[in-house]
Amino acid sequence: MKHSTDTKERLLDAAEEVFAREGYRAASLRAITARAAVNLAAVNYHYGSKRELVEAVFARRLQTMNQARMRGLAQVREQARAAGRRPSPRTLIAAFVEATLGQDRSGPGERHFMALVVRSFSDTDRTVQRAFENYMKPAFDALRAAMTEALPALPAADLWWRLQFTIGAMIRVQHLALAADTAANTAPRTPDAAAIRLLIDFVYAGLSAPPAAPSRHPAAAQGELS
Amino acid sequence: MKHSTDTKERLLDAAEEVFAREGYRAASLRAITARAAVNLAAVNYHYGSKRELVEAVFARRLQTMNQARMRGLAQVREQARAAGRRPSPRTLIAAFVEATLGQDRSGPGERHFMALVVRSFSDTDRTVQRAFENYMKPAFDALRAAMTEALPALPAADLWWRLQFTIGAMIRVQHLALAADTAANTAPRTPDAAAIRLLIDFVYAGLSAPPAAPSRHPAAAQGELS
DNA sequence: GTCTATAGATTGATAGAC
DNA sequence: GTCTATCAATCTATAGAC
Repeated sequence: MKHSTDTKERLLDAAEEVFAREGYRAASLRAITARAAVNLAAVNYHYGSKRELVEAVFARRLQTMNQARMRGLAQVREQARAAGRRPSPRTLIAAFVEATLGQDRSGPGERHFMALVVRSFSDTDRTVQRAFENYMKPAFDALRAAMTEALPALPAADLWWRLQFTIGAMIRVQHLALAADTAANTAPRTPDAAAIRLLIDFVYAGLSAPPAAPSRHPAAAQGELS
Repeated sequence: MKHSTDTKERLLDAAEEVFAREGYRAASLRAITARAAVNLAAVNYHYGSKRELVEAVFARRLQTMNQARMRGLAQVREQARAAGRRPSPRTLIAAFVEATLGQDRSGPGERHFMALVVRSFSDTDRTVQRAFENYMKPAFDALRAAMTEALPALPAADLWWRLQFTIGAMIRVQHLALAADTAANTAPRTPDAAAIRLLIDFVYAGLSAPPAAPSRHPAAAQGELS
């Protein structure tokens, strides 16, 4: 081996960036290898195929990012237990959102990973869809378990939907941050702290709203909330 | 002209379906023309290029869909004015969400248009991004104007963000509905009325939450909401 | 491990007969 | 307006020299 580790790692960094910018399908191995300054054939030698390359890009960040989210939730639960009370839904959702969107990302390709996640959200390709699911599901399940404990009065189905709305709002924030960076032609940044703060307020209000009344007419539900 | 109208229209229907299922980039003109049962060269003859074809697909639905959303908002404002009160934020947001997600779509390609919109949300291609923007912006601005009137105490910047969170949650709902249809191998359907109802409750709670307090520590804001 | 060279397939677009 | 046939460009993947 000459610089195999270098080449292999540089390929991951370049792939993360190019996949994020161009999308999986549109990104060509030629663009990636050119960005990494390695030979085209290196992709096949080190990873076997384009598909396995993008899987490796996700796999590299997956564990770290999910652990950060789990740790955020665990800390809140621990502090609550130490104080002898139930974890508050607001601190739980704040920890989850901050761990997902607010993390400082300083590594070479690390800044591009969230861009890749957003792009993968509605990607057509099955490999990419599975990768997105692998990224989102463990943390979503952990959040759901924690919120079930924090909001015992809310039916499980309602909670599930509300957490899906939360995911959607989070993706939108990350997407807007990326679109702004693209328009300004700058490297991807973390969303503004102010936007994250507003997001937490918004989804907390939505999550902790009273369960829907079984009323027939939409207007009838108005009184209970306003 | 022999059946030029038929061919031109059938191409739009097929393109709407194939673009929605495969994504703009991955969809090939051969797949589209095969689905439409027309000759490959017909795309170039009737539309000029793949890019102009997808633009025509969006253009066909754009006006109708935006008018439906505008009309929903206008009706609410009119009813409120007739009753001599301010339009309630809940009925406004309900009208907007219903007009966007709850519309019955029975036309041949019409059912696939919302799938195309969701896919286009994070599409890499510039043409597709512009088309998505054209679809979303007029209705978003109308909603923002109406909500500004309905929530006069909320700072404009806060309202803007909260409406963006709302868009994100709406896209998530449509995306989940589509993913379920794809998994079940059925044609795209409108999201469940129950999910739409929960979505409206969620975003209404988030939109009408009190403006953020200028507190430094996140936990300090808890008291005002719980 | 890295390189050149190329196979093999697919694509968007178009020329030209009918 | 519709068709066949094909061009020219692009892509992933790989064989084989070094």
